[in-house]
Amino acid sequence: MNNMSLPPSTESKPIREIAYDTLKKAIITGEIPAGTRIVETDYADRMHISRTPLREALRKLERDGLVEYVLRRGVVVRAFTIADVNEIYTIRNALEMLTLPHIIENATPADIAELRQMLAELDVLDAAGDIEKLSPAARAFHSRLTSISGQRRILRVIEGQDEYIRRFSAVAIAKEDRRSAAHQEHHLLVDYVENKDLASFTALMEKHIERSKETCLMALKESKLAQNG
Amino acid sequence: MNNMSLPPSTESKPIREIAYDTLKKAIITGEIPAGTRIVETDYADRMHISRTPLREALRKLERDGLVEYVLRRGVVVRAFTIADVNEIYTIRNALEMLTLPHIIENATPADIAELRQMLAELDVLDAAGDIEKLSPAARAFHSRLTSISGQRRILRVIEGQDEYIRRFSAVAIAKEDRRSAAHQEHHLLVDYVENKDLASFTALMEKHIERSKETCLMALKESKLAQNG
DNA sequence: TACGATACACCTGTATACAAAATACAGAAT
DNA sequence: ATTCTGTATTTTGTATACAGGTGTATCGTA
Repeated sequence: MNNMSLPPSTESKPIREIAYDTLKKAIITGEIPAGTRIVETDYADRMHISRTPLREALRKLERDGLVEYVLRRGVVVRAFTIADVNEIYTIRNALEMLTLPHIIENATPADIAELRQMLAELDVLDAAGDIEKLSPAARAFHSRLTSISGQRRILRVIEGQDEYIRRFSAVAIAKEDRRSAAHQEHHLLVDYVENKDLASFTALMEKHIERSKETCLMALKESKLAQNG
Repeated sequence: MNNMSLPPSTESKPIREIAYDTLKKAIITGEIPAGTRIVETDYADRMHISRTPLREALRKLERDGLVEYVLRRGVVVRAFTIADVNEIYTIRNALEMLTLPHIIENATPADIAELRQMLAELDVLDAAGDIEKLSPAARAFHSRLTSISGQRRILRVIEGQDEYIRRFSAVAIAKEDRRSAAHQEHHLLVDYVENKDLASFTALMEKHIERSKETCLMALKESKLAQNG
């Protein structure tokens, strides 16, 4: 964490956005552990930026709930429990279920084609065991699927909650023995959408989310064990 | 909107927080209409603060989805549709339902007593027809009720979504013919919690939310009419 | 009159400067 | 030894300065 250099200046994004993304990633991956106090001058120096954009990034993180602000003491990275994971998945499941009928209803052949295209890419990554790329690709697939529902706010809430557990689900995907089996289910999900089989779609999605939760919880517990030594 | 002075310096909050609260309220009430471009120097001058805390407030509003950021053009107040209201209430209903069993399960006599205390205050406001205070008080009651569930993230999502429609629900409460009847239902809700009657509690809550949605939609449509002339 | 180039004003993005609060620490008094 | 206190240092909170980009008005030319 000593040298936290920013990605090469994209020049299209404001520095505050890059700082936001960088810090968010570092917090989510655990690179900056919970409880760490983020001293502004310190991190601004590390990133070779001034305090102004850094502070703006911190305000967004604060709004995300990733850091906590204490009056006149700055921000501290927030911790996070098993109950959090349970609640996040409760939210996720409830909202995801709401979108399913809309997905079935709205899905066009073009949507199906695009999903199958994404699945093909997932197939390759899965076969190659490319964990690095697999995790975000799987997330993109789910995101695309849900977006078909047209329920943008719901999608936003789901993704917002998802961010908190990303680091655990990433680990989970990497470890999961049944990863390829789970991946087969992705194909099935698209089939159900294409056939407008809501009942099967719903049942499978619920199972899918439930398993995701279990692996996530396992990853969290392991990380706790690792912390406590 | 010419003179947007800040509330007398509470001195405990940073200026950015006060600016955030002030702007949020102004947007939610419609005082700053959708589509308005917020020019930083302009608003900083009006509020008699510098751009730095104002910008930090804007970053939070951006994260809330109340304003939209355009590269090199600053932020614009976001508009908002009937579909938004529908989706917000869909989210709200789904999540609220999740909390109900937990509320029944967790509610202590102290919780019940506190709710009844809040109801007593609502009674007074309702009888006096004090719309100004009634709206936030009713919100506080619902918030307190939901918080008993201990599902803090869910509560946070619900309240987050709720903010978007606050201005309409405030109008709705003011107009609602059946306001006192609706208020009677608040008493009933607490009764059901006390008696641990989940079925009745659930049924009434769902009806309650549904009606809230209808009045909110009506308020939105009226405001659209007002806009279009 | 229509079109295009140039100049200018405005505004955002970022850095830096300054003020005030909190903390750490050293030394004195008990 | 301990506690209190005054001071130095660190760090946040806010203001201001400056650079660069965008849009617009103006003017010249066809």
